[in-house]
Amino acid sequence: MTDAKALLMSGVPELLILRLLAEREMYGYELAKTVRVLTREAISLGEGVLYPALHSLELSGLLRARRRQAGGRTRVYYSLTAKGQRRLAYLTSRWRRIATAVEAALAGPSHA
Amino acid sequence: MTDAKALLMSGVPELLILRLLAEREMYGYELAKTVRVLTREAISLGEGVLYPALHSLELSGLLRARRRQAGGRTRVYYSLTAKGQRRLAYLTSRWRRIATAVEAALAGPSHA
DNA sequence: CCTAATACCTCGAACAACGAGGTATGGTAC
DNA sequence: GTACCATACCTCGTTGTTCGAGGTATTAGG
Repeated sequence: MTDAKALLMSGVPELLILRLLAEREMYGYELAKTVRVLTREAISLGEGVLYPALHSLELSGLLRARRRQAGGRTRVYYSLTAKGQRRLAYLTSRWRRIATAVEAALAGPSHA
Repeated sequence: MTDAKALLMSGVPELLILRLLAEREMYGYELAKTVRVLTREAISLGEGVLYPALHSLELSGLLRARRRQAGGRTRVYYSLTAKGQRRLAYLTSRWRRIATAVEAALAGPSHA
């Protein structure tokens, strides 16, 4: 209700992270940039959202982390576990159900 | 992360309430039922969400409330203010942007 | 008369999202 | 060589929403 910032998402960060990592192994910073590019700036995963999410997802056994040297830098690469894949499938179907429902309501309540 | 309940919405209740009230004046209980029917049970506005939301929206000047007698019952009917209409337009476009972005990511990150 | 549906409400817990801040390294330009 | 920016990771506290559980009262039906 802050009038300026609408938080029309929830679970979306988790969904996006899982989806991208399902494709290939990535590290935090890379994820943030990829999301921005992929969504054309529509969605931005702030670091205050990203890193806590990654840690929490790892703790829940949805992600696997591994440190790797690349370009003289130490990066933390994440990949999906089997449990993470199931979670992704679940969140995806849930998203579609809700998105469809919202679209139906927006289209016109008269069509009930 | 509760594994059982995914909260893939945020702002969605507000959006739905505004959208339905843009069509016609309604009272709380009616709104709850309409949403359930309209979304085929996909979205359910619990009363613990609905009533606080209505009060907050009224307080923000997005809704107008008026008590009416109907069927021997006292009901509180809500309707959109001009400010509420602007807010609805804003939330709608915001929703579409995000939904599109998520769909793009789900479709396949490889298409970046 | 008792129950179910209607109709409204509040409270507190839980949790996600976020901005702001903090550390450290590597590359580039001056 | 040193200033600066991008990279790369992190945590903290605040804010706001969502949600279930609980509470009250009225009306209609069996």
